[in-house]
Amino acid sequence: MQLPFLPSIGRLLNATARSAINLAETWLTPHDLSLPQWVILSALWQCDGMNASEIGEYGGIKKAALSRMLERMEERQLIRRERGTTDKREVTVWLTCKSRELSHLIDMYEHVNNILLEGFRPEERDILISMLERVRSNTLKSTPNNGSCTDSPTSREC
Amino acid sequence: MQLPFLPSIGRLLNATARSAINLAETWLTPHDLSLPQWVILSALWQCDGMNASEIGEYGGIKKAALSRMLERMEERQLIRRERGTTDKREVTVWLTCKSRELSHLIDMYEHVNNILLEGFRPEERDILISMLERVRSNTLKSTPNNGSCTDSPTSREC
DNA sequence: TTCATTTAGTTTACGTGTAAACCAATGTCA
DNA sequence: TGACATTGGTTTACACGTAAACTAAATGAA
Repeated sequence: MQLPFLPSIGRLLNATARSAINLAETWLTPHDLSLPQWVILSALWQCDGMNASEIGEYGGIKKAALSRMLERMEERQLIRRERGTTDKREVTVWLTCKSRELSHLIDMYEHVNNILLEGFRPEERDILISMLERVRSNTLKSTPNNGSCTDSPTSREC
Repeated sequence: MQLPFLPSIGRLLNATARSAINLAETWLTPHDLSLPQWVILSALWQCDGMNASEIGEYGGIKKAALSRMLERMEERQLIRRERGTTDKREVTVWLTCKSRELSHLIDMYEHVNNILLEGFRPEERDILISMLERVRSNTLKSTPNNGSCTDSPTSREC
């Protein structure tokens, strides 16, 4: 006899999310990219030269983690960092030849979406999305400060 | 102008899962427990003396990660490890006084579930669960080997 | 019985998440 | 102008997640 799982929707949510991550990474590992790295690049592919804060806000990445990832990505020639000109505290981040050549990978999420939602009718898809949003907003009511990116953005032209 | 998010259900799934984790940890951090540690203890609270493989299977934790976590939990007197008697490769894991006193925390997931699903009617709850299961099974079709714990268990009385 | 194979856990190497301390540049206000 | 707070990033310390190499014990087949 095996221990039955506690009937937790949190567990299901996590297992599903992790599977989705794994799926995305099957697309990326052939190109030596992790999913978090893809997130950063997907920002730059849309708007090269963002600064670290903007990237972090876009990707829901905290500054400590982001700083480290940018360092590693710079070592691998995936990005280039540069001090901001007007505000010398800022760091602007630029694509390299290498990462520009990977820009077709920006479509990855569409393929993944299609697989995740295989067999869902359009209405079902919308229901799932709205339910996930309801769940998420339920959690935010209870834990005030994990709203990665729900605030209004710092302005920037792109 | 802020970069619009790519309309990815994977991203939504992850954000929601992470919020749920944060919510669970607000319950646990006052007791100096992380969620993965709670998962391990929740297994032992139901069945003390499981061995590492069984715990890993129950919690969807890979052996490398589990081994390290058990080590840390042993240092903190949350569990005790013992070599198996019949099979000396196995490690059986036991609660301590300290962790036995925390056993009321096994209800944590119910409180979290209730918050996550606040405002959901019972039918809606079932729909959400079945949709998440469909998404998860979609991913498993594409990435064969991330089925943490879908296999039939190794037998054990409990 | 012996030797190759499998199995249970450990260890190592690496990437990422968190929080907290820190630094340097910028803003603020008397 | 000159102290002080704020802000953008970095660093450190820690907890997990993965994969791969490794050890010791058990298994199984010649």
